[in-house]
Amino acid sequence: MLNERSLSVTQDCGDCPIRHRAVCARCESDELDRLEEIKYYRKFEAGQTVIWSGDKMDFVGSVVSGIATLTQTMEDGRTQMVGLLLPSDFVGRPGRSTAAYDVVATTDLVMCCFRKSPFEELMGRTPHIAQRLLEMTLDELDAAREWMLVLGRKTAREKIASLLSIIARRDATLHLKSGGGGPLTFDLPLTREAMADYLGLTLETVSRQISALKKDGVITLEGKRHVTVPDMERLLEEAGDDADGGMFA
Amino acid sequence: MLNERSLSVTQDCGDCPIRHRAVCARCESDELDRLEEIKYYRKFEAGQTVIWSGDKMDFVGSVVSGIATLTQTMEDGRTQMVGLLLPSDFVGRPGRSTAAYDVVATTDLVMCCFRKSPFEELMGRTPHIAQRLLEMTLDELDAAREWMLVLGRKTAREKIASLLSIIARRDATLHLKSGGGGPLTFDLPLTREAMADYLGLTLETVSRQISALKKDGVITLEGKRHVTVPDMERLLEEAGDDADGGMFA
DNA sequence: CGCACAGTTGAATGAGCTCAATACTTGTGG
DNA sequence: CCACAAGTATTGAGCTCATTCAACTGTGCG
Repeated sequence: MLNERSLSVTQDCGDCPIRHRAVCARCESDELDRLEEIKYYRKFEAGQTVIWSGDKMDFVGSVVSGIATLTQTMEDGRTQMVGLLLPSDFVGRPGRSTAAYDVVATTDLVMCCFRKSPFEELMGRTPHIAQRLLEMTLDELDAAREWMLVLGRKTAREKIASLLSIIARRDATLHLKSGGGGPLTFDLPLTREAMADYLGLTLETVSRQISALKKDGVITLEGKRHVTVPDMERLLEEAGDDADGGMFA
Repeated sequence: MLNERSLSVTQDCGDCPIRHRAVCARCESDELDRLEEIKYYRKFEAGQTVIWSGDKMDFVGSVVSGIATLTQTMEDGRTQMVGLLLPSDFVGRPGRSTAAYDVVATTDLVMCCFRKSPFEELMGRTPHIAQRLLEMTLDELDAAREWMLVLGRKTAREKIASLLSIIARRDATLHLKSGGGGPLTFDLPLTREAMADYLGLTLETVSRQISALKKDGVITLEGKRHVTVPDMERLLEEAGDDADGGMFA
């Protein structure tokens, strides 16, 4: 079923694009050597499922490139995204043997994986890994709580504006763009349906609100996915966040 | 402003009711001794604010008894609860100096506190503390993601049923009641307004849905706060969870 | 071409919100 | 003791925003 391909090249950790942000960020070179021994890459195509909720999960790993989603589904099919996994994000939980959520690649995806038991064993001997994992988990918890406010209290328009702000901000930090008042540009990595699942909306409402923000000049669209934000302050106001904000991360 | 009273008695960690579930759960007796040296108790009355979002936070700690809430507020006053803190839960984030959320005592509250820097220093030397904190943070992240499904995709009735299920389950584990099919009984530790803030609803909708569940025989009420659940399976169905569920924790 | 998929837009519906009235409890002060 | 205010909860009526259901467009692919 899985059309997964192994990477022929094994990348050197020293050249890894997520070296200083992933779970290995704090490792010294000798610790990195030990991780390097047990790592392996896995590649997934856009749309492929990395793992199903409830399945046995015998590995953990980091997203190296591409984007994946964490989703929960009710029996009647309602689904809610509970995490958006970007490069450097960690997948899997040490100490748990089955996956709690569906993990799906929304773009082509490369992961740096470790079999669970060697990783857990290594983590027990390497405080730098556990420290970094704690830090990352606390950050994720903060992000989850931020999203609880979005899901529970914001209007559809504010939800869309919030999502666009987050993608814009993240894109800016990833590509080191100027934070100045200039126009900001990025691609939406999600379909309308995925955005709806993220925001607790229907895809029709997502489409309508994006159209509305376009009509009101808050954003400009080229094609369906390429977004330009002429005034970031304005977008943040629409999101219901404090305009001079940015105290989140 | 704060009408806080210090506890005259300092409890021995050996007798502590949260000894094996709090952040200190994995500590050996010598590690516990070092924690005991730097701990101090703080007591808050129902309704008191423990700390305001944005304020300097120079301590961390565990809830020993009572209940507190973590809430986020938008400029226009809309508020969303993002955490419910029960005995053994941890408050504060090592490595961050200001509070990210409002923390409010909803019942009389006792906390076991540590000044932040001694605690961080001790944590650096005591892997058992960091390990336990990681475990607890991962659990909280799972709980937050469960709530994202509730907030994003469930109906008002399902939201209320979900909240009642969680309180019932927690109360059962806390008081070691029979898990059998018998009727279950507990007190609501939250006002209708607090429930609304938890569930992303208005307090009127909370009141209406509780009345509806009562009318339909899913629950019985004595007074406004004391709930009886004759059939837990039924309540779980109403919550939209798998009836034979319990695979969460 | 024909089909699948992503997206947009319209019209009607409804779940939950807003506004408002009422009731019950608790504590305070004359 | 009662009057009164404040806090909590319930219930009703009308409205609104997001959903549902549906039609339609555009694009890529076998």
